[in-house]
Amino acid sequence: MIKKAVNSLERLQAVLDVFTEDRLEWTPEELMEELGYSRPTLYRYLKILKDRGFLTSMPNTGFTLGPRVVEMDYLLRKSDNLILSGAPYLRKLTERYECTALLVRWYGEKILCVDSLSSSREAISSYPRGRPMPLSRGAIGRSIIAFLPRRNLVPLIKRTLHEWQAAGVGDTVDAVLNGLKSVRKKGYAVAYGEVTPGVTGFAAPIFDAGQSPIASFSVTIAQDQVRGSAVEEIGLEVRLAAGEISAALASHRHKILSQ
Amino acid sequence: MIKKAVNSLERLQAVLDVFTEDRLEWTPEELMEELGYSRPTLYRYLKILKDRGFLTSMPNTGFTLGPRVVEMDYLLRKSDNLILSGAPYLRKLTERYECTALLVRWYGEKILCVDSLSSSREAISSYPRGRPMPLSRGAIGRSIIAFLPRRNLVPLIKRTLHEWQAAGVGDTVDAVLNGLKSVRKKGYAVAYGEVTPGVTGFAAPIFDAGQSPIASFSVTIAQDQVRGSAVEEIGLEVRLAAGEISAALASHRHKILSQ
DNA sequence: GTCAATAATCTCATATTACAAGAAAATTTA
DNA sequence: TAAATTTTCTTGTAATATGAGATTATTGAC
Repeated sequence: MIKKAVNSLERLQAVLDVFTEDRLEWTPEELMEELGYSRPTLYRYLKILKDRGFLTSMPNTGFTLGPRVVEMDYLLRKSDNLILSGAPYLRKLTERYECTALLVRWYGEKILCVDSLSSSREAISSYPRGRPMPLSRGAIGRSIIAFLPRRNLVPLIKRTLHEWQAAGVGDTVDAVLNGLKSVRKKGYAVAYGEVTPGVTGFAAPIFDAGQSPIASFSVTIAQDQVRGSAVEEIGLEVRLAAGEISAALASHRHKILSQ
Repeated sequence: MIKKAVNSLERLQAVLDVFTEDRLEWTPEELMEELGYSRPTLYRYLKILKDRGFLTSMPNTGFTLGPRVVEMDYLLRKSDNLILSGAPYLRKLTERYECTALLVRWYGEKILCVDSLSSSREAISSYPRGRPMPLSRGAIGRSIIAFLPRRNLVPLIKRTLHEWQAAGVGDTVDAVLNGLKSVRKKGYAVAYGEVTPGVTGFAAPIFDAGQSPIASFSVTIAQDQVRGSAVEEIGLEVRLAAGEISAALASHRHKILSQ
């Protein structure tokens, strides 16, 4: 999963990679141990990352992520075309339903909420903005996976088959692939209480240039708000929104191109 | 202001530095021009940053900041001791007054809001989370500057004197220093409509180990809510909160130490 | 305030590897 | 499918990142 750093540039970046949800604070000693760098080398790296604000440290405290991250996040919010193009649809869907609408990016082999909006009171998601979500549970993961090109999809499922088995999607690669067929056909995915009990999730893929999805547009609604034909209605709305976001991304590219 | 990169590690980081509020999207061609790197070198850097999710690009679009930033911001929110220690005081002050309370970090030569909470309706700040604020205007900048050690303070003011003059704080270094004396004496800074007309700002410094402040705790209130003796009352409350946050940071250090 | 202990940085010779030019491969558009 | 563009791969060479140990700052205790 984590690629080994092969050159000094990647070794520098690798320092940031060890800051995870499980381990948010590291002492230099621990980092030397974990990363296998010599003392001067590690301190050289830490100095660079600290000077640039990626890391902070206080006396006798380990290092933690620094304010540069906050600044970059602000800039990202202003520049990410997915967030910019998706915002009107977050508003639209939350106005129409008592729900939470999300923009979720596919990155590396993770999916990750980059923006959301909510019109329901019970809106505390266990996967807020920035927290990687499980790929194998819920509509969002499936809405993306289902549209991956086969040559990427099959190895991915093979590699993570245990997850799909645990989630009850299927026991073999073929079974999982089969389960994804209907998603592909309908153009959106639905999940009943897979991530949070009592919550139904809808999701549809967002594309950039063409073949492979880069993100998903999703809506989560309390199960008892979704009766009968509402399921299909909401599913189609989510699919429509995802399609229009894809189109908006394409038109942005075109704008750039014609400058 | 922007330090020139002297080695390959810093040159790699320098790529991220060109993504600013003025310029959120860059093509490889533009980056070559701006940074002066050769084509293969630039692409090598871009590949690393893109693979790690720091940058994204879509066909025919320039590069923009990538989802890794969002993920790191999530981790930072969970790990930054300033944010964690300050949160209860954001709640406390916003409950007591109809105001916006902020935690602002001093980093590099910038100040930057890392968390805020608001109990007033008109809460749209022109400096939201992550956007660097001007040092020379408003209570926050002064609350930090006033407590810097002289040997750091004097060169800083000399270098940025034009800003202080423009803000009407003082025309000479000595005049600016004099203006900061009362802040130092009172332990907090007040500003009447300096950043936003009709809004009064209060701010007090937060310290880590001792000498130099690392952040500021601030409250902004509509001017007409602050009558007579309320000014001093709020100022003292802000100072108290900042002091308690400093103490909380120290106790966290102690906790680490005794492990 | 001074001193001991710890933490962070510096020096320097050496091996590593980052670099640029051009070529090749992979994408994307027509 | 072909042409154009964008991105990555070679390669020899020069530049520089590295680690061991020594040195200097910082911090905590008295």
